[in-house]
Amino acid sequence: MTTAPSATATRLLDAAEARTRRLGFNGFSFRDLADELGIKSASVHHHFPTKADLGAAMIRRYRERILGALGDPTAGTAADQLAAVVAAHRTTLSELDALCLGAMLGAEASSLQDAVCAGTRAFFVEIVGWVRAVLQHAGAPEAHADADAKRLIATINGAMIMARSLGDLAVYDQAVNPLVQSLAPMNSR
Amino acid sequence: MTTAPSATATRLLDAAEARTRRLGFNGFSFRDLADELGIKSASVHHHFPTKADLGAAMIRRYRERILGALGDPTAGTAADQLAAVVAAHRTTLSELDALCLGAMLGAEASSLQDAVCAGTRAFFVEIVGWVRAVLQHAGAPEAHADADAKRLIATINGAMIMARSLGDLAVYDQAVNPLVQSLAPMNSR
DNA sequence: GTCTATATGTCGATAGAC
DNA sequence: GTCTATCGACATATAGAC
Repeated sequence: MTTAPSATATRLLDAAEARTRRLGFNGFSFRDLADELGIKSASVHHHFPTKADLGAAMIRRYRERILGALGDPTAGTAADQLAAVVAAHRTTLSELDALCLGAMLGAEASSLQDAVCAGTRAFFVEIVGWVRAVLQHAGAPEAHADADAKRLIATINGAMIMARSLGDLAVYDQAVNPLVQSLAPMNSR
Repeated sequence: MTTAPSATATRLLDAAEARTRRLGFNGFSFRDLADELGIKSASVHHHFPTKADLGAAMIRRYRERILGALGDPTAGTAADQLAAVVAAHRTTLSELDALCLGAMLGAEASSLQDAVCAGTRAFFVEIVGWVRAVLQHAGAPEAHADADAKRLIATINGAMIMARSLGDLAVYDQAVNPLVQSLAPMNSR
């Protein structure tokens, strides 16, 4: 178990995550975070020496939080589990005007530091693995479950970008809902 | 018809588009473009007074080029037309390590200038409209064709981000191919 | 159309006092 | 843990010579 972050470090991660998911990792500065918290940028460097350190800590915390919230992939029905994932992404889009942190960092990957990219990669491996486990538990053969899991995560993230750009939340529903229906029919385990 | 751009302006747009699609619009500077062309950043400002002007011209040219390349949505079979779109995106991913310009600008939208966002929005409207026209020409009812078109574009773009992040081109194929198969069976017009 | 030179601001990052 | 002060680098952008 790692050291518990200080209250300020937590607030900095909150601010950095919100900004990254709206504006991109290249869309804010240490000064922006400092201003939001009412401190100075030198104090931000005390908690996270470099921006790469901040980015790595941010995606690490995101991974733990999201995977923890998803919980046991073999609990409940596949339909309920997938619906929960779809609803969670929809809420961040409608209420926070934000993308998934993994999608934003993935888009910017080529301009980011290695530690941040590695965390992003791990996030996608984990969330795809979770969806695959849900589908396999519902009886899908492994190869199908794997491709379907990748397609669901890809579609959700592409739909979030497109819906936000078009300013039309219905785009998200139109793109995602029929896919979920086909993956998790009502009679699935 | 607008004025033909100079050779230097064209080269600047080429360089800007390649960098945006790999690094994001916030991932390069006028100096980067100038260095690539062997000129000075002041000369870049002669062709594009502000970075917003460059971004707007870049997405405008992209829209015209992509929609022109797609051509008549009622020509050929739906299966061939959709396969061409999927293959084109796959090639930019494998050979250029690049995303679709619309997807990158869409992800960064909240940190971009209005003119760039407007062009991005128009791009998505146009490319979704083209896919919808392909599907409708193949006999799909309008409502289905519209949702399917949005889902295809969303899935392609999400799959590109995920495949690039994971460094695995197969992820793109796994996410996209079954969808295309279901949208354009071999017997479609 | 390109250049030199410069203005003005912001960036990430550090040193050292409190 | 936060501050003041500062660094050097880089950002967008402009003025004016050639």
